[in-house]
Amino acid sequence: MRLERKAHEPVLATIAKETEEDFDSEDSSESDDADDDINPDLLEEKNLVMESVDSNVDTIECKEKDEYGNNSRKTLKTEVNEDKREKIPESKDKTLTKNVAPAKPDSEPAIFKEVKRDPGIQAARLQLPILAEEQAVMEAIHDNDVVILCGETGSGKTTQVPQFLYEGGYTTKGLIGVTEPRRVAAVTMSRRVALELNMSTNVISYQIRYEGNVTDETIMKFMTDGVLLKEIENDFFLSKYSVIVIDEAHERSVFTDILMGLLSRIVPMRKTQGNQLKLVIMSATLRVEDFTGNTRLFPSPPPVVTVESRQFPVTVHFNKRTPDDYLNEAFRKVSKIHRTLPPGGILVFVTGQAEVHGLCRKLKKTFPLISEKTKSTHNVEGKDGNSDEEDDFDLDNYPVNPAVEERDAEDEDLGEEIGDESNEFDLDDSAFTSLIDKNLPMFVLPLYSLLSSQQQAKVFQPPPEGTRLCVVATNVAETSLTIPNIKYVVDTGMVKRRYYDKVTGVSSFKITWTSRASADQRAGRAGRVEPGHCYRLYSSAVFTNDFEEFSAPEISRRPVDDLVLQMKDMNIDKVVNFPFPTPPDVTALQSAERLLLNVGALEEKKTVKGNINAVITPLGRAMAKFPVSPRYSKMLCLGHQENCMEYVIAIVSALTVKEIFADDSDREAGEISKEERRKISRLRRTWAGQGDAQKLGDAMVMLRAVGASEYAGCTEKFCAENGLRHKGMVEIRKLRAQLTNSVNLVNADAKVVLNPRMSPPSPVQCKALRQICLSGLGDHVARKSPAGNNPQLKNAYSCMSLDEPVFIHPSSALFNVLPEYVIYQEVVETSKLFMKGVISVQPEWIPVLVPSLCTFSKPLEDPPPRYDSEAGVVKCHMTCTFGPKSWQVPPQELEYPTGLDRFKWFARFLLDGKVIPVFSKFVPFLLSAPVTMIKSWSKLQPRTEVLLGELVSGGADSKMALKVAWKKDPMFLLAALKQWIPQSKHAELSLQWPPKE
DNA sequence: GAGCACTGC
Repeated sequence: MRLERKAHEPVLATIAKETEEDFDSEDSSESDDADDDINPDLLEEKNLVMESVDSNVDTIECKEKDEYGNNSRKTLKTEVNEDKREKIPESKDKTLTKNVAPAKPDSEPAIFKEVKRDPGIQAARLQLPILAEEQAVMEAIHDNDVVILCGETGSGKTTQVPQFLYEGGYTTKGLIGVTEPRRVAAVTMSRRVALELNMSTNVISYQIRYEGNVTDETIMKFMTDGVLLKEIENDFFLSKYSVIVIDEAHERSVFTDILMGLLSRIVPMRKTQGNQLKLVIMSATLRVEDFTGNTRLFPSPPPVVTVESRQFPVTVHFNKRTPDDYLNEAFRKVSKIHRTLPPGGILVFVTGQAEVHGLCRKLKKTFPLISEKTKSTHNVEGKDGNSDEEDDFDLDNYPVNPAVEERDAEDEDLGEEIGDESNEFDLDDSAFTSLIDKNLPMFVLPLYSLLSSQQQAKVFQPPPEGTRLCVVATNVAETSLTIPNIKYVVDTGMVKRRYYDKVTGVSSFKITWTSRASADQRAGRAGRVEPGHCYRLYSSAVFTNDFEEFSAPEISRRPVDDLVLQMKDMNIDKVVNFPFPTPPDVTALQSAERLLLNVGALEEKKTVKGNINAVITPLGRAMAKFPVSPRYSKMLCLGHQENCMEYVIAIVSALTVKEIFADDSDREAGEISKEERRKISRLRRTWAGQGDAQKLGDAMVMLRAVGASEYAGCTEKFCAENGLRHKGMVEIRKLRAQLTNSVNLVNADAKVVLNPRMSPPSPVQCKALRQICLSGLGDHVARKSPAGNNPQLKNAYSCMSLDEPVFIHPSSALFNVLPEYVIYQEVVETSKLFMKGVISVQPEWIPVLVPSLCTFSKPLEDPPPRYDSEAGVVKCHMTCTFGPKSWQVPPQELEYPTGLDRFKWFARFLLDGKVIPVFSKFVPFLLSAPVTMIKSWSKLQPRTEVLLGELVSGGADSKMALKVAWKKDPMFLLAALKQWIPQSKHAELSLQWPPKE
């Protein structure tokens, strides 16, 4: 274990300061002594962090222990709050600890939970480097509110630290909570720890989005980071927990980042409450400056404890020259490894599905799994689960061996690679033998996230006898999936990332160099079972000069509207001041606020100081309850119209789960997929239907896809036959269930049920659904541009926030329909700017459903304003322009704009007897014409002024507001109205006051 | 007339 001076020192000082009053001077100085004793040594060791444990460290640990031991005894006498210190085993020898503890009669007995572990498990645990550091880790946690624990993969920290905390008695004070960035990790870790502790999963449990096994007995809970974030929304202080462990903090998922920001505030608050919450941040890399060096996050930097990893050494080989074609280079490198190096799996990192399949195909052709001889005598199809790939080799025109073609190119590369040492693994050409390729079978497997579960599962099986496993993977293999028995990693150094334009919101995908940290992570995948080798297909100069050190955290690369809404719902008004580990871009925050204002989740209010602040509205509060993008939660909030809720839920689920169509993901790219693609394309058109259904466009396709697959029981077979991605449909199914639940929770009257036999929406419902979608996607409207003579602009649309023309994506159901006005889910830039997820809308809906983006004229005189007795409001016609480009949209009758004139018109209709029916009998006796109210000379008459003044003071400019005013004061308006009728009628009016209807 | 890495509520 190492404690870094910079990080550690101020913390001890802070503790001493905070408890100053309770300490006598001697105690304080001892605290300082401990500090001084530790740090000089540590300073020298700063550069040795990755080296193995040496004797120096043991000395340090002994000193620490003594000092902390002294401190703890003295603290006990003076501190009122119970100190957990005495519960921590003070020695690595557990037996000793247990015997020693009762010898302190004045202290609470040490809590040390004994665990009866399986001897096999215990033996395996003892191999883990972190086990040697148990005491150091626990002391650091004990002595500090927040501790950062650094350990590379293989240190065992995820499974062991929760067990240390259990043994140290933390479960007697509350739950131990552990967050993971992925669902599988939460589930498997909880099972593993339950097994190691020899305890039931009722006690060591997990909770992920759609499922969990938490019970009343649960003492330790593994969960995804988003689950804990949701819990904070309901219980800000996390009062159930005694300690929170954030695992994989270096991955910097948005939820992890926000959790850290929140916990940095919750931890000190809990301390003040006298109910201490501990925070342990676990990170695989030493990239912790964002946490330690961020004084807004942690005013006094938490100590960093580093543990060794048990990774096997991986020798890294750089290319001398960086090739232009990294795919071709990857093919050559894999070929060389396969031909010349000892057995062991190969893992290749490329950037996308197409690359995965392309490389897989080339490798399979070069190193066929079945030798020609075997093939001619046996029908081996299906023998090893690799059958579908063999189709390629049955073709008569068996391809020329690419490896042979490229020998010349290989020769140029002789000896170009530089290795750390000169040995066989350097792959120079002397090792390049003339073995015949078909005698070197290679078991080639693709791996990427969208691949079906069965296909993915193949990489975990041992390859067929006598073959070498070669997995061609995207970034999934970097963190999410760990492939066993990989000895060689081939790293192209490339990664495909999604980019969002912070201003326009347009997304695009770019292939770039990955980061040094990520390249190291890839290399590490070769050293999990034995020493391995990583072949980087780029030069060390490129690695050093062109790679960024770390990839930017997710929060700085994506829109943050959902996060801003969640935070506003937690009453964090000034999101800019939130202690983010890395703050999101200011423009991203502004865009988020603008969007939330547009959908009505926020409204601008003046603060006491006169600043304008965007505060959450009741609608925003309701929206925040839904675990989907704010655009979609707005749709859910309007979904009750025309009984559309079940459809809205299905559409929102499908919009949230991307890529519901399988495309050619399960097949090799090539001729077959073209046929397949046409079929899917036809199917989409069929699903889109005609008329009102077709106008619902891609939302209709989604609705049909969800409806049909649900009807068929969401089976794999149905999905495969209809070009649907099964994993995606299963996710939609779960999300529908969750959203149905949420809708019923937010609105008890909703009473939506999850209907497996959802019938298609009626024409009226289709129209309502388009309107509901418009209300959420009001800032994603596009209208057809006149093409003129420019063929480039054929079928082009103009969208409100972009200068360039956009086009309906060819995969859309509306691609050939080309409606005048559409809304879209997103714009993606590829060869053009394409709108995806397209729905047709009517321009006259815009002023009604997206008023926040409209600029209205003054109310028109013709047609004149009228009173809508059904709605109880004054309505008028206004011309309207929409969006920053001021598109003219048809004039609409809308509620009269708020302001004095609205009161005048309301008064006028009131006097007309239109608002209160009982008043109509007095209309013939009115002393002035009601129209006086809206005349410019109305001020000449005192009764107009009195009535207007009364209405304004009561805020009564609608029927609803009038009723509210009468609740407060039943005599409201009576005197003012009396002035409009003769004295003789006053008594009669009084008798009817306040009016019933 | 096209081609999207990855993940959490």
